[in-house]
Order: sequence, then C-alpha cells, then structure tokens
Amino acid sequence: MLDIKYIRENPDHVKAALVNRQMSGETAKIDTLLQLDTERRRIISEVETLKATRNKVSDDIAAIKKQKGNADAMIAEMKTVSDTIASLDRGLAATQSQQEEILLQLPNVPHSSVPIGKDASENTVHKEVLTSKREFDFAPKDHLELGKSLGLLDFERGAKISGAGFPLYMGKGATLERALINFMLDLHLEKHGYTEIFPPFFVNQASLRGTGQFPKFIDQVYHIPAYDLYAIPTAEVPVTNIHAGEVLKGKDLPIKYAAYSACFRSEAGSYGAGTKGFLRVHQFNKVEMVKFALPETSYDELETLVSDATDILDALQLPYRILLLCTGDMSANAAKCYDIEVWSPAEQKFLEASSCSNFEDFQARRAGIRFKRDEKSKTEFIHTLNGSGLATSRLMVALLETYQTKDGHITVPEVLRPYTKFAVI
RNA sequence: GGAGAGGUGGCCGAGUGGCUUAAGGCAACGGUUUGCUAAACCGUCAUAGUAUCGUAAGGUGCUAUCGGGGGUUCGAAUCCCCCCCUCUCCGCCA
Repeated sequence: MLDIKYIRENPDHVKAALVNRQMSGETAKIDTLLQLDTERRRIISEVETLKATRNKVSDDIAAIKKQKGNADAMIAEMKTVSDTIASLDRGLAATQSQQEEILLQLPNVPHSSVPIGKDASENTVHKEVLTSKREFDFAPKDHLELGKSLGLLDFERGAKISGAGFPLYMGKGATLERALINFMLDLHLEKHGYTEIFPPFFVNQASLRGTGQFPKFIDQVYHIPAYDLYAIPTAEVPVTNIHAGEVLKGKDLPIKYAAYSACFRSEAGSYGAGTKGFLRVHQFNKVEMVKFALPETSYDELETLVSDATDILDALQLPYRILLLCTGDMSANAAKCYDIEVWSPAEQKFLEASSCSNFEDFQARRAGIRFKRDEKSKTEFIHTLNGSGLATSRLMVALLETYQTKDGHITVPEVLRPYTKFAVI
C-alpha cells in the first residue's frame, strides 16, 4: 500500500508508475483518490472541532452537576451536537473505506533501476550461468516420462485422489523431494544465516491483506468458507506476517527467515499450454526466504537474496539464468523483482524456479511492520523482501531431465546423496 | 461441543458513568550526586490521524485509541449486544 501523503505530494509520479506498469487506464483512480482525501480531511476537521466542543462542555456539565446545579440546557444542546457528530462520523467512515479500497488495489511504484517495458518480452537477462549445461547424445526424456517409468511421480493417481494438479510422489521420488527440501533449508541455515520457520499453512484474511494477495489476487487462493481460512499460496504470507503490527528493534535487523511450506494456488484461468506435469500445479513445495531490512540496505539485501537462491542451483550444478523483470511484467506488490529460471533440457526452455522481490515498505504499511533505530528515534516502516529458494516443482523437472542417463535412470547429484542415501534411481 | 474466568501502556497492575489529561510499580532512557559500581533523587517514558509553525530536525493545538466491532448516554476503560483471543474444568477425537 502506498502512503496517501506520498500520493498527495507526488501524484504525477504515481500515475507514471501506473503507465509504466501498463495500467494507464487506472490513472483516473489517483484523481478519485485525491478527491476522497480532500473530502476526508474536510470532514475530520469539522467533526473534530465538534468533538472538542463536546468534550469541553461535558466536563462543564460534570462540574455543574457536582455542585447540584442545573445543566439541562447544556445537555439538550450537546444532544444535537452528538447527533451531528454521529452523522459526520458515518460520512467519514464511508469516505475512508472508499479511499482504503482504492489504496489496497494500487500497485507499488517500481524502483528507478527497473527497466520500463510492456511485458515479459522486455525483461532483461541479468546473468546466465550455463557452465553445467549438458549436451545429450540421446533424446532426453521429459520429467513426466522419467517420473512414470521410474515410479517417482503419479499424476493420474494424484488426480484421482484430489484432482488435476495435485502431484503424488512415490518411493524414491518422494525421498528425492524431501532431500531437496532438507538440502535447501540446511544450506540457507548453515551458510546464509537464516533462521528456520515452520509456519501455519492456513491463514486469515488479515494476513493475506498484509502481504498483498488480498484483495487483488484473492481468486488465486483456496478458501475454506466454513472456517474462513485461506490455504497459503506461498510461505511469504505467514512468515512476513510473523511481525505484523510489531515495532522491531533496529539492532536486530536484518531479520532473515527461511521456511519450508507446501503452497496452494488455484491457478484460475491458466489452463491450456504449459500446464502438463509439474509445469503448473495446484500444490507444490517451496523453501521461502523472507527478510526484514533497513530501508537504506534493502537493495543490497535483494542482491544477496538472489545469490542465496542461486547458490542452490550452483550446488546442484543446474544451468540457470537471472532475469530482471521490467515494469510491465513485475507483480503489483514488488518495487523490483528478479526471476531465476532453471533450464529444462526436454522443454528446451527456461522455467521459473524463483522470484526474488524487494517490496520496500509496501507490505510493511499494509501489515503494520515498523522499527525503531534506537530507543529515542521515531518509528519507521521496515522494508520486506522475499524470494523462493527454491520451488521444488520446476527444480525437480530440471533435475530429473538433466541428470537422466541414456538407459533411463537418474544420477543423484552429489550434494543430495547424504539426504537420499542412494546415488542412482 | 458444554461450563466458567480473563484480555488495561514495553511489562506488572489499580480503576462499577464525570474527581483519570489511565493511579502506582518495574524496566528503559537522560541528568544530579558519586573514587568506580550500586543506591538515592530529578526528569523523560505510547501510537496514529489532523491542523498549524519551521528551510529542516522538530515544536504546538485538537481528535482517536483500555482485545475488535456496534449500542445506550450530554459524557463510557467502566453499562448492554455481537465477535476474536487466552486460561481452567467437562465431553469428543487423529
């Protein structure tokens, strides 16, 4: 959420951000917002003057009554004042909720280092690491074929149990998945200094609002009406909200959390191309990294977040590239975002395995996450960042395909063997 | 699911309609005293909104906030209703 004061003082900058995000149709909302803001402040000024009067006169009434005097006329007068206050307060609440509704829908302002572009075609390649890219002397099988022939993955039975898009891992496939999760968590804890979190997988609406999935992206989230709970689309939601409504100490920053969770996404409206197997699923596993950082260091923290994620791919010796997303392709909550894509030999294309973003104070303002530099200083909003490190689904695709042998088996990468306890599948 | 007890500032805790601008204590911070530490004493000690002064840091006024929301009243931490959370007991249960 953007600061209404910032919008009031920089309306053209905010409108330009919308245009750069290919949302030029939304710029009129800024004018509406500013009108509501003027109206809101006008009512506040009027109603607070009346409240000050009422508070003053109520004290006078108390004093008169204490001396057994008659205050009937003042009471009658204050009754009409109170009625006016009630009426103004209703108008204020209506104006505020309209303003809030627009504010919650507005996207973040992209950082100045983000390239302006209309869509994914204008993302720029930030870095490519293809040293481990493998030349096959046979036609590589895809992950579906490998998963089926080796008995690792059973999408048909997953569909029988739950529906399409709910993967079922079996035997060494399940073990390999668990090994990947443990390997990634251990690396982040031991080498990168993150604190492990195991969060709830269901959250309330306030948490989704805090990280920005509600209201704009709520159609992507599974909802259980009977309990009014939402299945987390990413551990970002529960982990970022750990500190919702809190004032953190400057000396504790940055705070770095790493969390495994299952992730649930309805992927409404995205059936069709590129949906087979793991390429698009409703449930997947992910290790998520979340940082709470000082505003002046958050962009440095973004760079290390990306390298923390790619360390996994380097260790697994999988080829990948890092994209810097342009204004038109970046998600609404982010100020700057890198995608990490891992190479699929069978698909002959890069698959998104991670998204690392700096939200600046966008989520912090929604979730009320602040900090004080020291005892004396005023509270400021913190900067939040998060990135997958990594999602196992696309990683599993790349891993199975890259490590397949000519006779249809899988060589387990060295770093995973302590976890799998087997070297070949 | 049933019954009961609770939720007050960073923490503890008083507060049954106006005398509370939320008592008192602890912790923290600044200072005085002090050979050093400790103690004592003095002071500071919320958050947000809004208006205003200031180049700014910040100051000042007003308003709101005692788990959340609504109601009664001239006036609510206090009375009423709904909800959330915590604890105790009972029941059920993977």
